[in-house]
Amino acid sequence: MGPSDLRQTILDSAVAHIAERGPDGLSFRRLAKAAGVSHQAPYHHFVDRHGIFEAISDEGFAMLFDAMRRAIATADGDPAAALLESYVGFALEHRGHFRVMFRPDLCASGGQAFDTLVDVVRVSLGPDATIDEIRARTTAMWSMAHGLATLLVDGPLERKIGPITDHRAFVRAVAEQSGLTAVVDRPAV
Amino acid sequence: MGPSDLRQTILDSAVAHIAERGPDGLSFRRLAKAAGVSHQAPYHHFVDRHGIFEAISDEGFAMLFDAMRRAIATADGDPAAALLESYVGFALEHRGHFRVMFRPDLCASGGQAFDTLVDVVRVSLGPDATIDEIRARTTAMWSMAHGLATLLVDGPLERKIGPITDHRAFVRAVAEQSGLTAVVDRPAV
DNA sequence: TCCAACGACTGGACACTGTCAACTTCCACG
DNA sequence: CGTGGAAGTTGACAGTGTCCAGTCGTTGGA
Repeated sequence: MGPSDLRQTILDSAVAHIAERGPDGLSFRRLAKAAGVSHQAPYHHFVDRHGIFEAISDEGFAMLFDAMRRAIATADGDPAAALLESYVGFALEHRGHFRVMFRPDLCASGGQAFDTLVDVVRVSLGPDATIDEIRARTTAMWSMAHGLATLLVDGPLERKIGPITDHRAFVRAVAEQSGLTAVVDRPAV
Repeated sequence: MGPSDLRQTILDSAVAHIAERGPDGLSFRRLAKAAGVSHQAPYHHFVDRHGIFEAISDEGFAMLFDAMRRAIATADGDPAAALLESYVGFALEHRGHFRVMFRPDLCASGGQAFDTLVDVVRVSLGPDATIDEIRARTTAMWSMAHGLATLLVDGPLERKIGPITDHRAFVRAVAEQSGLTAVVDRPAV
């Protein structure tokens, strides 16, 4: 067993619960009981009930950054599209983490992931872009990715437009409807 | 006093709490105490602790639909841009409602608001658009609006790109960077 | 070798929460 | 009248987060 086996056990158990039933019914005591330890044991690994959310968030942002980096590295065509796909893909594969990462009470950073996005935007807009343009386009891309991910993970989108069979193809179709991907191939007006 | 004064009092109080501190610390008993009634009184107006979220959600979707309808009616230029602005504006003005409306355990409809969006998309794409195109563009617009609203309401965006002074102008700048607004003015390729 | 410190964990206690149940009040309507 | 139901009351219960005082086993000096 590792040096802090219980910590990871409880963390995984919490993520699984959140992925299935959301963060609301999550009970510290029940996690402890499921792990076969006393109700106070988790407090030696997380300061708070709040603390477990921070831990999940940190783990999540590390995984997201990894997914984004891999997507760019293996992207054959447009890096912006690859970034969008990886963001939505991560959210769908790791709902438990994604649901926690952007909680307003957490103010987690995810700095590396954000910097990656800014870099891609900066390259795609070229050297003449103003700071405001970069800011606006970065926000547009993040918003699109985050909104699509949220609406898919939380369910309202499929409740409206019906079930989606091929998620990757769907994300690509949605991206195509916006002007956010493959900017470099387009003639400047 | 109205016929169900306590109901609205508790509802407003709950919305205010959620807008400030999020839905997590919301306590039925504390709401009752704040309203000056016994801890069981709210149960005569909401079946559950859950029920209050449904009530807030319904109220919120009615307000959102109203805001969208008004925005389209008074839009001088592009209805898609007006829709986006009204969506984000609603989220910022009514964080308490917005934070609740899309909870995965709620499956609230918001059917009228969605239909309004689809109508605007259908008109903007013209009569030759396929169903998949309409589906994709509707999703793109909803995602952009929802993502931007969520990132603004929950805070991570301003933590990254710095404080935003003029929200309306910012939303317009972001919309411009996406290809989602003012489609009708563009020449077909 | 001993012993002190320490991290992981246990169990008890407390205030607080959601919710079930039985009771009172009061007003509308036959 | 009276009777039924809606609104509100108090009491009780299990479950929860968290503070506090312990109990182990290990480990690092002396």
